[in-house]
Amino acid sequence: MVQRKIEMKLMENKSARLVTFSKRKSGLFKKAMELSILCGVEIGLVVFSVGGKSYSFGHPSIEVVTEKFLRHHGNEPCRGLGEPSSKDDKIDKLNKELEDLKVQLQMEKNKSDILDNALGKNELIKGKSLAASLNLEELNMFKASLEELRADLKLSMSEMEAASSLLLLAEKAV
Amino acid sequence: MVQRKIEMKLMENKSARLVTFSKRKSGLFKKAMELSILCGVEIGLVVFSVGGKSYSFGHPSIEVVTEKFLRHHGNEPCRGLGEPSSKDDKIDKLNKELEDLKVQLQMEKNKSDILDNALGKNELIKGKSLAASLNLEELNMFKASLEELRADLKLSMSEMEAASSLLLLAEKAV
DNA sequence: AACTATTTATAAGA
DNA sequence: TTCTTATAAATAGTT
Repeated sequence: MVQRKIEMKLMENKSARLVTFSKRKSGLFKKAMELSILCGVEIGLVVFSVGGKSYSFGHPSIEVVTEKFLRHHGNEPCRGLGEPSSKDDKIDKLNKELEDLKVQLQMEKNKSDILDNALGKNELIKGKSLAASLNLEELNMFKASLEELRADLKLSMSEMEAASSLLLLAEKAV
Repeated sequence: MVQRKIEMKLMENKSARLVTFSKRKSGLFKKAMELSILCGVEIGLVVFSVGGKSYSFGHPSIEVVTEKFLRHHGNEPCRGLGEPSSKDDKIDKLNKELEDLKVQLQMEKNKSDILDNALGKNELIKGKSLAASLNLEELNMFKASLEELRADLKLSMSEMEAASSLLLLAEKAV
């Protein structure tokens, strides 16, 4: 519970250090993304774990930022003539990113549409007469079914709670 | 006074955006430094201002991290001296498209977040009496919409697994 | 993987 | 800009 602010030095406990690494790495990448979005600036971020694994974020892409930085830094590495050009590779990577983004975008749209749809139905419910009431047992049953749904789909809790909130919002409309 | 949490999109007010850039850039570099110290890991961070000025941080140095990253990631292409490249245009085009998609995706995510927010307010309602609620018919209607949601989400799940995505959400950056 | 008591970051105003 | 401050976000230690 953040009982005390920690000393700014290498954490001695290795397991705690690993957890902190994971948490703070997430936070750092999130902040980097937010800055790039809010201010529309180019950012490149690379983190190496102790195990040597690399994690990177770039806006608009890590390649673009790296290249720009190297140019800025006056150290652009060049390939020899005999080496295969990586420009095609780069285009391939961008295309792959595009495809991934398109899939994700479609997914997000589905999520929004589905939730919008549920909310729309909920509005109908709100308009109806709510004379009859649901007893506590039935509510718990409903909750259980939501839990089941969640486990089945491995959905995030927030999504499930968003769904269950629709029910409870309906209560408010009474 | 952080009266409201801000929307995650390009800030429209340019002066406010500049202030935010300065503040958040400081925060980002601080977090990067803390992570490198606390966990003893290598980190490289570069931020370009809209004016083209670059700010960088590296542990143990930006050069070391950059070199290591390039070794891991594969070398950057040589932007040939005078090399005529229609491919550059192609890359620019793809980057632009990427940018548009990212904005769209963020918008969709915002929509989801807004719906999720209903849940937070809902917690207050939970504590109150559950006496009045939906009747059974209305509950079944709602349940039906949830079934529909489940079916649609199952499709989304398979799409998600098909996609080997990086780069989108900061917390999932690899 | 959650929780939560605290610390930390920060948006808006002065 | 720089400071203030109310509020949001991150997170260290715990379960």
